[in-house]
Amino acid sequence: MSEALRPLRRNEIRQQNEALILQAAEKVFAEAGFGGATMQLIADVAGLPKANLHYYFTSKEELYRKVVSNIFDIWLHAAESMDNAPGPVEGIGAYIDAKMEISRRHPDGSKVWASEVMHGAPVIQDYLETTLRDWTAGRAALIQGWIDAGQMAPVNPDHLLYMLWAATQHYADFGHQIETLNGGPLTESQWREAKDSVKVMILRGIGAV
Amino acid sequence: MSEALRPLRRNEIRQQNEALILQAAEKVFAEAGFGGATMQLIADVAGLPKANLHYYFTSKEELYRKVVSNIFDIWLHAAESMDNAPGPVEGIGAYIDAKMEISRRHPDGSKVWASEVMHGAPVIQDYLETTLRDWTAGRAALIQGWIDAGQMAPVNPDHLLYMLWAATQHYADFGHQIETLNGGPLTESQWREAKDSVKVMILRGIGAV
DNA sequence: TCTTTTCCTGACCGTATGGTCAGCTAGAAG
DNA sequence: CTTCTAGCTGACCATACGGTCAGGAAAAGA
Repeated sequence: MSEALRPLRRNEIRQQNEALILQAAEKVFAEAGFGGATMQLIADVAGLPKANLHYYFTSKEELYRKVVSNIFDIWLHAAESMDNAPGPVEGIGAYIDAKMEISRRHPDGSKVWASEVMHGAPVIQDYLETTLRDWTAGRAALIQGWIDAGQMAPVNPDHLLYMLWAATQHYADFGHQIETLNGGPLTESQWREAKDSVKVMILRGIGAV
Repeated sequence: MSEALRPLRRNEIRQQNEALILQAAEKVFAEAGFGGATMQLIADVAGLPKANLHYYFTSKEELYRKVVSNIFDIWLHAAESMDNAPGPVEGIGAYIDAKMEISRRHPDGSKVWASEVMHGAPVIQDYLETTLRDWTAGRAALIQGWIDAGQMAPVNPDHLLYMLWAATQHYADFGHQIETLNGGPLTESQWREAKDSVKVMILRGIGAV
């Protein structure tokens, strides 16, 4: 506990408070959407006065932009699991694992992203048109290579990617619906079954097993 | 055009204006979320004064509730396509067709539903716990029957349903992302390819073909 | 025709929101 | 100790929001 009592250095204060605010913001934006979220509520969740938020982030929109940007980075990082795989079973299997894990560990981030895209991507349109577009084209080519090599059935790579995104993110974005139907949060073994189900269905669906 | 000029009867006025408002509300709620939508903007889209909205709908929440309820009805109706099918190929194939068609024709409704669920289903929690839960249990049993009859592989029926919802609704909820990656709205033939891709991958994924 | 009921709306109200700012506190620098 | 600067915040402001209401217009009924 000496750690908590030790007076913080300048750099630490800034770093810690920004992280605290971003964490609170992600939760509130996920629960209420951009329009429904209020700076006051974010401040309350973060345990800081509202004016302090505006000291670190000039506006609600800038704060929101940071939150969305963070999520996008997490996803791009997870996407690396698909590369350097000998075939679709390993590559797509690992990608499903990674994305399911993100849905489980960062459901709020997933919701914020979904909400942003659903509303026409007002603040991350440039990401879609550049980074995501390039990434998608690259993975589509990778998948096409597996198809050409006879390692999987000839499916449309784009629609396969959409299905991967849809099936995995659904467990975050529609987590509340799933929990309601399930009668409570998914247990450890239920998460394992969810992962396996998605993997089995998709890998068999693309003729890779 | 005589139709448009003919003075409207009382019943027609009410019916027409309520439909007009609901249509505008669905669009605005889909684009901005509940919190981001304003009664003024809905009124502008509907081409009516704001006060007129409050004449037909007592509050923003009641209007929103009606919009969500309408979508839910459409979905339940589409679900009938799954019944009375001799096997998974026909039943699930027809269900995918129906849900893809809804994603194409009613993308705004799908977005409103998604937004509602993502935010914890504050106004339709009772639907989830009653109607949807019963429906899901019934279809899971139907699927289990097909499995027991050897008409498809032994997959977890719940996770299959989640995948069906996720894969089909993705084309509405993330339509903007898909359009961006696609370089424009899906054409007639691209929609056909989307439908076929989803159907082929899922039907093969469950070992039904 | 006169009466009743529904439809309609400009003007208004209380509240909550995003954002500002003057002035305070407390590490860092010398 | 003194000075400087980053960190902090209660109080405040302009705006925009959901919702109300008195009263007018028009269709239905008698």
